[in-house]
Amino acid sequence: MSSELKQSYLFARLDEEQIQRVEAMSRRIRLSDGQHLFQAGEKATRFYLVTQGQIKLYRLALNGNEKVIEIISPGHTFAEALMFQESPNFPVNASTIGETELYSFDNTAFLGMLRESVDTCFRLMGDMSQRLKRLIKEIDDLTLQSATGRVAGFLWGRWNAGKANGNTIELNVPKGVLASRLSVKPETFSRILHNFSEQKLIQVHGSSIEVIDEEGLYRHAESAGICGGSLSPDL
Amino acid sequence: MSSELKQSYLFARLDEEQIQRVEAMSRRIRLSDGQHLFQAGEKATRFYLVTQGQIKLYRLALNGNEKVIEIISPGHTFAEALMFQESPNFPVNASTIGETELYSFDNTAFLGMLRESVDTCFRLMGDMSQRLKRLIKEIDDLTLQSATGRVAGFLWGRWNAGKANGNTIELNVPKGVLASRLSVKPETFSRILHNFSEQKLIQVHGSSIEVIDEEGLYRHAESAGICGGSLSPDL
DNA sequence: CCTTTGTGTTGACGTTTATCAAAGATTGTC
DNA sequence: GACAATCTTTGATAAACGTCAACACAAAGG
Repeated sequence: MSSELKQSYLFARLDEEQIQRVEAMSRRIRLSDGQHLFQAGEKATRFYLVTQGQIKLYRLALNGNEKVIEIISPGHTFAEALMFQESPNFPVNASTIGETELYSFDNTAFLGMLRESVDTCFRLMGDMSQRLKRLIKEIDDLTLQSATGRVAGFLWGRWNAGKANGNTIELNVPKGVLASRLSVKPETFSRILHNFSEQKLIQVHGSSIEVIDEEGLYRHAESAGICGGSLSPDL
Repeated sequence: MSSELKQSYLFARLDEEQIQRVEAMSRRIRLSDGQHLFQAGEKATRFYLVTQGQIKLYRLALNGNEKVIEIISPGHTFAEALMFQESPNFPVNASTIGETELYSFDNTAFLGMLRESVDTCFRLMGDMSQRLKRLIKEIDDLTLQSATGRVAGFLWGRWNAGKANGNTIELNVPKGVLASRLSVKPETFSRILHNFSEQKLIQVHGSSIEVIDEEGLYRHAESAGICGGSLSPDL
C-alpha cells in the first residue's frame, strides 16, 4: 500500500516512518456505483484519497437542483483542507461514480504528523493553493462566460490534455454529471454539443467526442483570456 | 508597526524576532482611489496586507466585462496563497477603492520564515481553508441561486453581521462594484433593490439600506440551505 | 453658481438558458 | 434476447437577466 500512498502528491515527501504512521491511521473503503460517502453538513473528521473510480463532490439546492463542484480521480485527495477549521463540517456531498476504492485518514492524527514535517506542510499548502486557483478560474467561467463558452472551454482543455488519443476525447463520466459540473442543464448541454456538431467543430459518438476543428473550438472558448489554465485541469 | 502586523490573523502567532524579520521584508504602499496595484498575469513575488481602505480583486473578460471576486478590508491579507506555486502569476487584477494603505511582503523571504514556524504554517493553512470554503459557497450561490436570491442573501448576511447598527446596512462600496461582486449587472441590482422596497422588505437611502422585514428577506435568501455561513462573511 | 463627470435609475427590448413534456437510446439484468 | 430503468435527445414555451439608450442626481471644480 505504501506505494499507493506515495504516488499521491500529498504524501510523496513522507519518509518511511511517516508513511507507516499514515497507514496506521488509514481505513480502506470500497463502494459501488452511486453510493454516498458523506453529506454536506456532517462533521468532517477524516479526509480521503481516491485509488480507483471517481468521487463526485456536489451541492444541493432546496429544490433538489444539484451542482457538481468537482470530480476527483484516482491519485487525488479531497476534504483535506477542512482539517484546519475549528469544527469542520463538509461543505459538499460526496458520492461515487462507478466502483470506487479509497483510503480515509484521521484528521487529528494527521495534524499531529504535519507538525513534524514542514515539508509536508508545504506540499499541503501547494495543494490548497492550486485548488484555490482552480476555484477562481471556475468563478470566472461561471460569471464571464456563456454556457456555450464553458462547454467549448472544457472540450478544448480536455483535447489539449490528451492529445495522445488521436483527436478523441473520452468523457468517462455520464453526460448529465458533466453538464452539472459545467453548470448547464443536461438538455442545454446536449443542444450545445449538437450545435458544435452542425458547425463541424466536433463529432459525437456516444460518450466519445472527436475534435474536428480545433481552432473553431478555441474561438468559442477563447473569451477565457488572461489567466492560463483551462477549465478543469484534471477531472 | 509591529502592532499593526500582529492584528492580522496570519501574523498573530509570530514572536518578536519573527515579526522583526517580517518587517524587514515589508514595504509600505499608499495609493489613492482607483489606482491599480497589480494585473492578472503578472509575476507574483509579493503578498499584501491591507491596513486602510479597500482592495478590489477582479477579473476581466475580453469584452471588458468585469467580475469582482473579492473585496479585501483592513486587517486582511491577500495573494499569500500564491507563494506555493512554482512560478506564480496573479490570477486576478487588484485595484484600490478609496484611499488605501498596505504592506507588501516578499514571498521567498516569508517562505524561509515559514519553514521555521510550523505554527504560522498552520495559521496560513487555516486561512487558506477558509478561503476555499468561501469560494465554494460562492460557486454555490452562482449556480444554485437566482440573482434575487444572491442579493437577498447578501443583505441578510450583512444585516446579521452588523446588528449593532440598528437595522441599517452601510454599503461602504459603490453600488456598481457591489453588483459585480454579486455577479449582477448594475441595472439589475438597482431593480432588485427597488423590488424589495416595494415589497416593504427594505428601504433604500442612497448607500445605506434599512431592513424592515427581516423574515421576508430571509425567505428570499433561504434557498441557500445546508452549508452555514452567509455570502461574504466579511467583504 | 453653473458646468462637468461619474454613478445610479428607469424603460423598452432581445437573448440565453431553464422548464416541461415526450420520444429515443443505452445499459444492465434476468 | 427482451424488459426495465436510466440516460439522452428533441421540441415548444417561458422566465430571468442582459443590453441599449435616455434620463436623474450628486459630488467636484472652475
